Amino acid sequence: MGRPRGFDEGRALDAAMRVFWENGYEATSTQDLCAATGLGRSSIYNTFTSKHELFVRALGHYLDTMSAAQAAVLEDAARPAVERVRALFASVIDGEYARPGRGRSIGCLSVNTTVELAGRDARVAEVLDRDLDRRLDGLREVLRAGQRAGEVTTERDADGLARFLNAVIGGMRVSAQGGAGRDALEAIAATAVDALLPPVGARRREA
Amino acid sequence: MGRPRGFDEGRALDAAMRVFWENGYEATSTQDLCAATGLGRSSIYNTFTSKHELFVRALGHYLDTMSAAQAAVLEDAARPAVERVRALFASVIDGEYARPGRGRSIGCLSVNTTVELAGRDARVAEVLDRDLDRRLDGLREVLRAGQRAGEVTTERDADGLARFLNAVIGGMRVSAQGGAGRDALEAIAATAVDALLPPVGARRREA
DNA sequence: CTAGTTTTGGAATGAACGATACAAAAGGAG
DNA sequence: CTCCTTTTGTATCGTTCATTCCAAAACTAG
Repeated sequence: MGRPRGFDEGRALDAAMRVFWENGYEATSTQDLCAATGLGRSSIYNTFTSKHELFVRALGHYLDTMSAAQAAVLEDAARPAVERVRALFASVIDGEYARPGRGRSIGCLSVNTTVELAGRDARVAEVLDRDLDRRLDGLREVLRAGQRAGEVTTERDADGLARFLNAVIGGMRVSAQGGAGRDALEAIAATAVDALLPPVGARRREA
Repeated sequence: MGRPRGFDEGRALDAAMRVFWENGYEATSTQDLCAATGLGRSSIYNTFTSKHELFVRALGHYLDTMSAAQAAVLEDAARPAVERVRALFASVIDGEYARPGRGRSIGCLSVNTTVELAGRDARVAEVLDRDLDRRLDGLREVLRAGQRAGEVTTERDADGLARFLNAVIGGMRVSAQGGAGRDALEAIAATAVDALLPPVGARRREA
């Protein structure tokens, strides 16, 4: 009983996520959050306790969404492993430039938060750590499959390759925020994929 | 004439740079700047005009220092090009873990600022853009030299490879802030170098 | 020594911050 | 209808923010 909510909590969370994504944690004021969600201060504090708590939830929402999307691309067992990695890069690039027209890319909330807060906010760092593990797991998995199939070099272990891919994706995100164009990102991705391929002499025929 | 300064401007700038580096622009207060530089508010405003102006100067100081160091490593004409790239990666990794023991790496002020401010501060974006050009120039140069010497693949152009290396370095910086260890960064760097090498036996790759 | 100019410390500025208090409003439960 | 609980709008809290003001201090040129 009691008066029912006049808004959808999920929608509000999504709107808050977007503002934090665009402006960062510190530069986002509670006023900004009110404007973006359409809620009053009371509703925000009544529902999400504090700016910090709301940020942690918005971050979790983002990470769940993005990591699920990454997993969906990587677990497409019908395609060869390297193709799945290429598809992941393509989806990263698309995501980076899908934004409405003008201005630079706003990058990735995960990268942005790692840079802005991971060093001085233990709670946030832990959330990011868990998500990183999840993403690295997915990458290792597909890389191991690729190694078994002979499409991916076995000269480096899957963990190192996974960390490499994760770093390249992060670097692409930063590059996009730094003004790099789509073609630049595509060159970066293509070069990264090169590093995964086995030496020419060691390649075997694909099934 | 008039009363002379009681402090060294360069030292103050360096101290300010360090605080901005550790905490970011927004999270650094003028109080923090006073504490770090040892100056009073009056001296800071009298010398640097505003927090924003001080930040731009501190950023410029950082970029000049770091880009000069990168150029010094890359322009060591006595070593083969790929060796110079390896040395660059080694210096990035060393820089990332040179900090006194405890805590995560604080990353790179250039990356941090690109993420935090490039999207909404045109002045800062322009400073970063100029520095990026300078760094990409240095990378292209060494990569072209490597291509001429046959140490670096000619299957991708030097510009794409330069952007790739720059992105990987940025990604390593973010990874370090995300808690990655030295071994992880070394694997990333080694894998990135793999992508530069020509196909085994200088054979051309087939589609 | 003095006049002139700059730096310096410390207090004060108004604006914006995150967060709270409180009463009116709203709707379900009986 | 009337409780009773929860949400909501508004006003406000104390703090902190970047910045400015001002008078005392410090040094130099004459």
